[in-house]
Amino acid sequence: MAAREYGQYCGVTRALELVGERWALLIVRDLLVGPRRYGELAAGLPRIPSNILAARLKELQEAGIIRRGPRSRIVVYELTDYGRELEPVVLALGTWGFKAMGDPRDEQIVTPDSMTMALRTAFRADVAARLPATDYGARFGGAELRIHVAGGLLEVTRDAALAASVDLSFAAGPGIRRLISGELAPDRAIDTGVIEVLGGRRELLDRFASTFHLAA
Amino acid sequence: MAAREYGQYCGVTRALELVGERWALLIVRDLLVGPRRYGELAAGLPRIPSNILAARLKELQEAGIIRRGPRSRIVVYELTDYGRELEPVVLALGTWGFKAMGDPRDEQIVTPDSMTMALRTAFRADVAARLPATDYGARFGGAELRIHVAGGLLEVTRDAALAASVDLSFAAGPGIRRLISGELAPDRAIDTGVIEVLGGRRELLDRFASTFHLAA
DNA sequence: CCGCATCCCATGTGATACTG
DNA sequence: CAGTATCACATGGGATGCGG
Repeated sequence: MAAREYGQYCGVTRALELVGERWALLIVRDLLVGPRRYGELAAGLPRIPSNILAARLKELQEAGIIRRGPRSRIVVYELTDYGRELEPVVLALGTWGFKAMGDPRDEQIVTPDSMTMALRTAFRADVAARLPATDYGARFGGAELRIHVAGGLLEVTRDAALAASVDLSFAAGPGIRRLISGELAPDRAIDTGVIEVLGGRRELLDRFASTFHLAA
Repeated sequence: MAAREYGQYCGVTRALELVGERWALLIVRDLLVGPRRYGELAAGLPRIPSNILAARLKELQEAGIIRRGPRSRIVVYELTDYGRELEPVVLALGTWGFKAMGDPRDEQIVTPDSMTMALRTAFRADVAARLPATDYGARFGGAELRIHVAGGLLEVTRDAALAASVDLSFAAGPGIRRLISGELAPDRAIDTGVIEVLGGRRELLDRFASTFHLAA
């Protein structure tokens, strides 16, 4: 344990000692979306061995980053206030990593929680504040999300968004990354089949693209 | 190699695949200060095994994060543009880790590069912009730095700052963290010996404390 | 010397199986 | 469902070697 320290008195090293282990920040990423049960975390991180998940949860608890939720009966893990302060770290990593993502490979999956955090990363509150409130229903790979944007605030939920109940409903293929990066115009995304509009007003994809943007 | 991937199509996982290995972000941290030779990196990371340093340098090169510097004759490693974009990640980690630093233990060292990045993390450009240009000479553990603040810009160099050539010269003990966090007032820091003024106008420590601040 | 490469061993990780 | 247990293996750590 003490052998895993870096031997420096420095904020960066301290941070890496606490959340630098493999998988740790991905657990934090998913918990930033909301409290999760052990099995939900395992489902969101399909490649994590169960012993590693258990070990990380114990370490993160001891570090004061997560806690076992208050609702007894069922065990729920949630971030502490200190853990929630890791959000800027996760967003910065997401912003940087976005540029190196390339196109998805077959074995790569998209989980609802990772997609939710990606949307938070790309969200431009200043732009959204100047636009009318909008509800999107979006399907990315296996993740189906309802995206509620209103008054510069973003809310993403896992409700299956019925096409009828939102302003725009669409399914996105692998090319969505280029829509977010601005390399692909919304019209062309629809024309080329990168985005399949399932319902609602298709011209709202423009609004979506200006609300969610990340440099490539 | 491919086994070290997370199997998700997500910016955070991609980032962690590239810089999530042990020591990688600490190499980046030091290179954010400036180009460094192999031996300089090793000196700034005393606990890193040489084989690991060599391996990381190779991986970071292949990922397009660092390159071997242009000056032939001597080998110098430096960040690429993409590598330099990791600065927000390092600063966010430093900000978060600062709160968990506690007091330094005997085996923990302070290196010039880690201290330089810590100063960048704590630097408040907006505050500095409203203050007169100031030069500080500071010694922290083994790191002796010259800190030049002017017009909202910060420049830290490793020149041994002769007491005479700066506005304030001081040596800081372990308690400096509490000065930066605001827990300890500048006057009291001097009175209690946490800060030893070596030369210049001691009242400038006030200015230093308002220029460099991080929440605890 | 500096910039690594090699060796060896302790530890962490990953896949699978198993239990309360 | 929420974890442990086990074991093979990969990686990290420390010392040492070595060529340019």
